Order: sequence, then structure tokens, then C-alpha cells
Amino acid sequence: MESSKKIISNPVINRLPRYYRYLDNLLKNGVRRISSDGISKLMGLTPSQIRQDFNLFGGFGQQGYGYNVAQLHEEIGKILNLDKELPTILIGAGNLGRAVASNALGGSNGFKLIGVFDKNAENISQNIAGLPISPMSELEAFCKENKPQVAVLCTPTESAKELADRLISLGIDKFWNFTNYDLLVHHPEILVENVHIKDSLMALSYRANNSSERK
Amino acid sequence: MESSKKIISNPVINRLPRYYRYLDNLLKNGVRRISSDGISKLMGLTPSQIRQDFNLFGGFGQQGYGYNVAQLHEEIGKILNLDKELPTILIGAGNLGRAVASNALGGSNGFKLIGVFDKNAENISQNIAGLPISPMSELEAFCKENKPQVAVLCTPTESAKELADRLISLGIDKFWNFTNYDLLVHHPEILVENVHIKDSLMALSYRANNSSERK
DNA sequence: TAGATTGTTAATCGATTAACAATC
DNA sequence: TAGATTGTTAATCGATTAACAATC
Repeated sequence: MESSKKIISNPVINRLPRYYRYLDNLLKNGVRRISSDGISKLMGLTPSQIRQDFNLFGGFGQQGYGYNVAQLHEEIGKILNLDKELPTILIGAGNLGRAVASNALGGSNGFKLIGVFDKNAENISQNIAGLPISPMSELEAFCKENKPQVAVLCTPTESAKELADRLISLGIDKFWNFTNYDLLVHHPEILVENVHIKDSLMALSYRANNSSERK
Repeated sequence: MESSKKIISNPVINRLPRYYRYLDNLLKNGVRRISSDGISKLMGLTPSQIRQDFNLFGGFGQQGYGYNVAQLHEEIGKILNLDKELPTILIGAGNLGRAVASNALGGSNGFKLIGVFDKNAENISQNIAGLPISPMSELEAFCKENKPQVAVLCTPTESAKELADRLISLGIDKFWNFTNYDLLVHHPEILVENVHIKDSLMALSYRANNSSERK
């Protein structure tokens, strides 16, 4: 387990899911083997970078042959711990919560959605991923019984601070945060992955008006 | 306009919306001035980096004083072209499309949503952002008349290839892409901003299981 | 004025790319 | 075997950080 001790830089971590996605596609298209050069053309990276990345985890290729797609797919899945099922709750059952649940939380992604909460639960009859929507008042009892480790925050930003404090006190220490509340500043001990959809739109706005600069 | 000629690197472009967001907050909290050191503590960056970033655009501070929050906020808004209203259409009126429209496309973000399309339009009575949902068959006529420049793709990935080709042939050359279809590979002349929510979840999965590595 | 803090240049750090020997 | 392509080291490039003179 020598390789698992190495500290992996953020750029690499962020490329891993992308590799996984492309390999998934190749697999579905019946591609059995591929070289770093082949991957580089698909993904717009350099072959060097791809080999460097894979070799941080031990190297999964074979000289003269390249990589076995199925094996590489599996290895990266293992690195990402996609087979884990960390017990996860979703807070906020609006469009965003529903979109996130159906687009990302289904399938094996390392997490298992075990509860959904909304402050207007009584008005929502429609389930999410087969789970009923519970009122916020049941949060304490639920966490005591089911010990979720991860919370997905799909509430308005205004309620996020209070909510985060509450969830942390209930033992949750990993957050997938769609609000603009900056969890990390207030709780540096917590693991937070932020998704700022609006930031991405603003970056598009910049590039849309400075397109001559693009390489 | 000397500064506008400079090519800005991607890391900087991606930080700009974040600056804007924090400044927005400061402004709402009545903070009038702030130093690069103050911003650095809020955002977890170095004061050096912040000053470097701002100085790429000419520098908006004053020695011995720092930055005027309102002015800096406005300047970054200008850099990001948030006052523009690029005519934009949304394809896909499901939860994801609705979430994106209400969470990001409202307000001044450089874009103006002028049309929404869905292949099941006849089944959807509920408007999005005050706009009716039109069937896909009306796409050609609509684009001919209203000349949208930007499309937001919130459809399943499977239909994205065909859809993208169709939209490009209708004159759209900027995409905010929530599908997993890789537009850029097939149309390198197009401006594409991808949002891969699932990638973010997988990165969280990696970190959740390698937390001792975190700095 | 004295203190604070920027703008900006120089130094460092880390990530990417190039090169090539190893080897399938 | 000969050709292909990896694994890995070395070189380069670019981004971040440090330092400090300028100046409000």
C-alpha cells in the first residue's frame, strides 16, 4: 500500500472523475484498450500528464500495449472509493435538491442517500429517489438512529449557517454544499466540497466577451 | 484600454466570480473598505495573490488604505461583463433546468433568458422564470426571430450530440453545458463552459476517504 | 508626519511537458 | 525480433508567494 501514502495534488484529484467518465464511455462503446496518446486526444490533455497521473497510483499500463480500459476504469473507481456507501442525507427538496439527487446521487458514487429533509415537507408528497421527504423537526431523531456522515445542502444560502451548525452538532462532518455559505471558514475541521453554479456562469460571461484571448 | 489586452490565465478567471461573491457579501454587511490582508483571511488566499490578481486589471486600491468595497465590487462586475444581457435559451425544463434557471440565470449575470424548450413541452404547464415552455419543433423559428447566442443544456446526455449540432447550425456559439457530452471535442470553434456536478461528488468521495492527507 | 498598504518586481514553488531507457 | 508505448527522470513552464519601494 505504498502508493496510497502519497499525497495527491488537487489538480490530479479533480482530473480523476474526468478520467473515470471517459473510461466509462469507452467501455460502453466496446473499446478494449487505449494508449495514453489515445486518451490525450479524447480529453485534450498531454500523454505525459496522463501517464504521470496514473503513475501516482502505481501505473496500470503495459509497455508496448497501453491500458486495458476495463481495468483502468475499475482502478480509478477504486481510487475514488466509488464502491463505498457513506450514509448521506439531503437537505432541501426543491428543484435543486431533486436535480442533484437524480443526476448525481443515484448509482454508485461513494455515497448512499438515506434521508431527505425539507422545511416544507408537509407540502411535498412526491418522493425523492424513493425516499419520503421528512420535516426538519425529525432531523435529530433520524441522525441519532441512522448516523449519516454526509449532508448535501440544497437550501437557500440564508438558512445554511444555522443548518450547518446543527448538522455538525449531530455528527455530520462531510458536506456537499450548493449554498453560498462558506462552511470552511467557520468550521475548518470539516470536509467541504462546494458547488457554485453561478461562478461557472460568470466565468462563461467573462470568456464570452474576451473570446479572442482563447487558445 | 491597455489592460484589456492582457491574456488572463484560467486560475485567475475562475477566482473572479469568487471575489465578486465575497465583495457582494461585504457590501450587504455594510463594510466600506478592506485590505488585501482582510480579503485573504475571508477567502483563504494570500494577500499577494489577491493584489496580483487585481493588478492584472489595473489595480483598484490605494496605498495605505486598501480597497473600496463598492468600487472593487463594481470593477469586478465590469470585468465579468455582468451588465451584458446575451440572449440565452434553456433546453430542458426538468428539475435541473428549473434549478439552474432559478439559482443562476435570474439577476444580472451577463445573460438574459429569452426562451425555454423541452421535448415534453405539451405536458408542462408551469412556466420557468416567467417564460412558457416551448416544444422543440419551435426551435428553428424562434432562433431565426430572436437570434439567441447562448444555450444552456439541461437535457439528458444521450440527446446532447444531436441537439448541439442543431443549435450550432442555428447560430448559437456559446454553451453552458450540464450534460456529459463533450461539445468541445466535436466543435472546437465553440465556447463551452461545462458543469459536471457528478465530478464534484466523486472528488468529495476521494477526499472523504483520504482525509488525513488534507492540509 | 508616521503608519499602513498597495503595486510590482524578484524568488520560489509546483505542476506540466519532454525525453528516453525499460520492456512488453 | 521490431515496434509500440509505458514508467520515470529531467527540463521547462507558469502560477504563487515573498519582498520592498512607492505613496496615500
